[in-house]
Amino acid sequence: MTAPDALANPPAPVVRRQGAFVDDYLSYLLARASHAVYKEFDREVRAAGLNSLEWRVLATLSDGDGLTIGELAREVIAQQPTLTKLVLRMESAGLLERRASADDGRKTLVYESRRGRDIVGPLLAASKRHEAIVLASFQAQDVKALKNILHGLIERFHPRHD
Amino acid sequence: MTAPDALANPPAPVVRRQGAFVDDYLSYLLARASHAVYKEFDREVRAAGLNSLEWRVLATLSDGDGLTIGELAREVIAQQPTLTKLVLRMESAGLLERRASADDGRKTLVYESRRGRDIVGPLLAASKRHEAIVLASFQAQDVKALKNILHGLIERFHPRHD
DNA sequence: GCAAATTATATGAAGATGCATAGAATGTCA
DNA sequence: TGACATTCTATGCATCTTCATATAATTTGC
Repeated sequence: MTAPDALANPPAPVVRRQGAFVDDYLSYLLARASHAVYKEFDREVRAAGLNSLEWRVLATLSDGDGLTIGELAREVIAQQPTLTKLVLRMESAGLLERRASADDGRKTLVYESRRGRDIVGPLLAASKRHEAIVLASFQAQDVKALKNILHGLIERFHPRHD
Repeated sequence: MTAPDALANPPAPVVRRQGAFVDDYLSYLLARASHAVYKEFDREVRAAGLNSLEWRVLATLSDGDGLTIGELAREVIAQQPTLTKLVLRMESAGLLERRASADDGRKTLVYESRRGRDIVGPLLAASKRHEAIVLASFQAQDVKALKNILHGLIERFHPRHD
């Protein structure tokens, strides 16, 4: 197996990144796509004085508040102690309200505040515009298919009661 | 506008979570799906003594090493100072090697180490099995379509030279 | 109705991350 | 070549996150 010319001089072209594991691995692709889609919009979030987790918290509350700390943690994909502390900070900043649950003394329920709503409102509108732009170059049916599969994945592997 | 019965006793049914923003917002869906898919596998990563970022680093290097800190940071979706520090810690732990670039004195190139390969090898195999299981309940063509769109999103909005 | 088990949140200490910027090497252009 | 701009990594400090566990409330089973 004496090497033909092709093998004779390997100037270390560093070929890498070809059909690589990382390029086909699903959870990685999803993470990269999520980041790709979010990255631009993040500038608006920062401009509004929020970080990405705070944005997710306020956006989630805007869909209906009164969630417990634990529910909110699952919704925004964060750990419970992280959320406990974030919610305390956000309460101090007037971005939301914490109230003890009447039914269950262990629970802390989280509600929108006036200030939180005022901040998240424009961002929600902007995020819809941004998503529309991002998706504009794809076929509507593809987008629908994409979202369907994503819902399927989430439903199967990460139902709300994680 | 005297309230009819329906408005008379509102026992706060807390309807929430319906056709909500968060359930249809793309970058959110992608993040949740990514987490859903990864969550189970994370147990194996932890059992191997790694956290998720370390796993991404080693998996990325396994596709071809000699990346700069900056390239690696983009690949694993982390910031440069985070990667600088993580790589230093991982080097101390013998999980990878750092070498100065001969061409460009500013660059630090990152390489696999024996120990890193030994640890990531079984994880790569396990991750492929895990992905196969996750995707088993979907049509092959849907999976292909999914990955195509994801690639499209990444390519358009987050090319390698971010 | 009480003890034990379970669930939900909070907290302390340790470690990791992010931001701004410093430091060092390279590139550019007159 | 020399000054200036740019690129790449490292670092200090403040902040945030994580892990393990404490605390408190509720539920379960007898």
